[in-house]
Amino acid sequence: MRIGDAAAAAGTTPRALRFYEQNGLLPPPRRSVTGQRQYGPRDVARVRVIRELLSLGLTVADLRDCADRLDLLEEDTLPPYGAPGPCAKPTGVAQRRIAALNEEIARLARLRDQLAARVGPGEASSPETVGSIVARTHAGDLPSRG
Amino acid sequence: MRIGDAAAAAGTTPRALRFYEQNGLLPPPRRSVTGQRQYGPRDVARVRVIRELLSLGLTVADLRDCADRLDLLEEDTLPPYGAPGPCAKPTGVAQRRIAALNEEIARLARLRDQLAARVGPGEASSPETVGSIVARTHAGDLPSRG
DNA sequence: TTAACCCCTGACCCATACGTCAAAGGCAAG
DNA sequence: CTTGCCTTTGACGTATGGGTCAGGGGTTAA
Repeated sequence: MRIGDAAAAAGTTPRALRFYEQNGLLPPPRRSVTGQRQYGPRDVARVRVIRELLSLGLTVADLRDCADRLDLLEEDTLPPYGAPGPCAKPTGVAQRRIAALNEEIARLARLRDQLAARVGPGEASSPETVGSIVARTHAGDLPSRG
Repeated sequence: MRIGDAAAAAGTTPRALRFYEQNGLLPPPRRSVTGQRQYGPRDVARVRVIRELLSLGLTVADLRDCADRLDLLEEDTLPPYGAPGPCAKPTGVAQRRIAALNEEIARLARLRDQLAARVGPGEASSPETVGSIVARTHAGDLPSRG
């Protein structure tokens, strides 16, 4: 299977596959005599896993950090959830991501509330004028750099 | 006042002031004979406003779009909140930002919930193994490109 | 006068996950 | 053989808000 077919099978593009390879998420595949990448179904499966984890908010750096454990997909012996196995080394990547998400959600909520407090009761009464935001903002305290 | 002092007074750096000027948030100040920027207290006040609005999540592009209304700060006649004045033209920038924040919050909450669903009840029992996430992820449905 | 610090412009750097382009060569069909 | 799509690598672009550097010149106090 050449890169275009593998990418289509995984629901993405050749560019993405080369990107994953460059970033250590996908092992360098065999090459044809003329240098073209050759993929099998296991590579496609791995790409699908990568894409799902990315869609859940894990980053390329996160996945690179545990790329060796992604390899487990290519074996038939996956340990059951929670069982100490060859991948028992805890990484906490998911927990950390959840905590980061909660922090980000709280931060955005604070921002929203501050902004809403400036533009009024937030009943969406009438479109806000930037001028009036600025007016209320004039004497506001600012976070200083540090 | 030279740029370093103005920046310090506004709680930021010379680079930021030049950046605001380049992006149309700050009017080009007078220059000394030798080309150095000269600022006054009104410039400092304007920078503080810019920084507060940015800290509330408005973007440089947002502020550039209404840079003419930021000019009102430099006059003493600010219309009261809600009153139609020289800046009566409604922009809705703040409302749009609040709506965008709400969407973003909802999106992050969905991501967090999906991730939590994969790593278990989320009681933060023990650090999650990436291997087990991958195991549960193996057959997951993926968003395809389109 | 000279040290020490400040300012000028232009340009590249950060992280994210690729898209897009360019030049050159591979592969299968007519 | 030619046509046309596919692949290769490398490099630049995207949006954000500046940080940092380089090379040159201003400013001020000792």
